[in-house]
Amino acid sequence: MFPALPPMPGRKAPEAIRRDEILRAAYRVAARDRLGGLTIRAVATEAGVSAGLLLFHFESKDGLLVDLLDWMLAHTIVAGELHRRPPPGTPPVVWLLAIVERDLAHLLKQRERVELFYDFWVLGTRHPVIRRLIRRALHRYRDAFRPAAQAIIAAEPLRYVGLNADDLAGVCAAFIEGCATQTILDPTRFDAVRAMATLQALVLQPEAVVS
Amino acid sequence: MFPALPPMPGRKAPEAIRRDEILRAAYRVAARDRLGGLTIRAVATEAGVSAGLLLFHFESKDGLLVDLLDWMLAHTIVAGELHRRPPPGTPPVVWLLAIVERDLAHLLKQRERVELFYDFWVLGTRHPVIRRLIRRALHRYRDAFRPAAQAIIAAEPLRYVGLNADDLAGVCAAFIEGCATQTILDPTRFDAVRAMATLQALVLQPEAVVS
DNA sequence: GTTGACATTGAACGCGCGTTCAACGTATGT
DNA sequence: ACATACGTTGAACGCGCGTTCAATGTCAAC
Repeated sequence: MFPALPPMPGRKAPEAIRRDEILRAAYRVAARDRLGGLTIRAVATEAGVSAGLLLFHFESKDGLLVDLLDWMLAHTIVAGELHRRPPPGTPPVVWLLAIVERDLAHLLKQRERVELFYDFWVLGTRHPVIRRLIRRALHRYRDAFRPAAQAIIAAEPLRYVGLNADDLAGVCAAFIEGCATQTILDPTRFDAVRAMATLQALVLQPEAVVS
Repeated sequence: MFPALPPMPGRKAPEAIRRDEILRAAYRVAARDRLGGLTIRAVATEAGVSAGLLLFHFESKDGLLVDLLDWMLAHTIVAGELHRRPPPGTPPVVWLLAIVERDLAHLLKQRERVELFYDFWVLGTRHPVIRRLIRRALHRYRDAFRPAAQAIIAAEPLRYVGLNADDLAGVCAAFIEGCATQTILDPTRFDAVRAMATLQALVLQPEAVVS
């Protein structure tokens, strides 16, 4: 990429670069053919290397899977980080609903990645290392709702007595994940926008309904 | 089982009986080892027959999978059918929440089956026939919420203008499915009972909070 | 008793998978 | 120029899978 690199002490194609190339190829294969089509040979072909080399850089297919999920969680499934600041003047419930709405819309735009994520989710059901990674990702996802949830509970402590921000954030995450499972399998019948509107109508006080 | 059967015109072990035996064995294997461990040989061993016989009764592994899912949906994932009648005197929202609560509790008691269902869900992502079956099951599941959802909208039409009972039922289903995905992967951290209480606090008017 | 249709077996085939390994570059340090 | 260490290949191994099939068993009909 750069015309004349200084003669690094590293070898021909240093480990880090090759690993990243292979991981990118693995993601391309997985996004296209899902985890069921992710074979060592397929990834090697996609990356333009031999299968042997792949197992020289990743000790096993298991290692490749774990590293791929790690890479995905770091590179593609970016949690919404921008909407953590409360818009001034809006009631906390409206703020939380806005976050849910934006996250849901964002999720539905990357169907490919979400499907792949569910592949890993199922894999994590029996694979402890994968499970740990998925859990951490879900926790991080849930945490994005915590500030708004905290504000809601602080505003009406009597209403939410015995409950905390984690519970409320978990409910938001559950709603979004449930929408994802429904819309992925049945995009024609499940309308996430209408579901979001329904949730707003359910939760918001009638006089607080906004445009 | 019965001492002296009348000499039926059927053969030694008639097709329907063998098929059912094999399907039960397949379910036992799948419940234990999930879809990843469901091989023709494993099912045949579990059923006490040969692999060849299994493919004599089911034309292929694909056929076995489809028939197994069909069997599961008919035998094990029983949708709650009892709570369709509105308890007299309770507001519709409370009624709907009660249904959600019962369904969620019921779901969490059969973790094994739900995990297996998600295996099929992922499979359905690429397998049209499986997808059709899963869709139908989810639709039936959603329909269980329709009567109560209908009552809610009928009670406050202005609040839900532009929305219908299907939308509201879909939201309920999404919540439950999201709870399932969270609790299966992380049963120690996600507490479905607290999530349910949170949902009630969110939706119910403060004066309507019941025990 | 003989026939014929169905149920059942067990061995085999072919394939794709993850993995191993000896051999061969290729660039670096001396 | 030589030695060394690393990157890379391609062929091969072994395994488990779905699937096939000729052979055998079993029962009802005639």
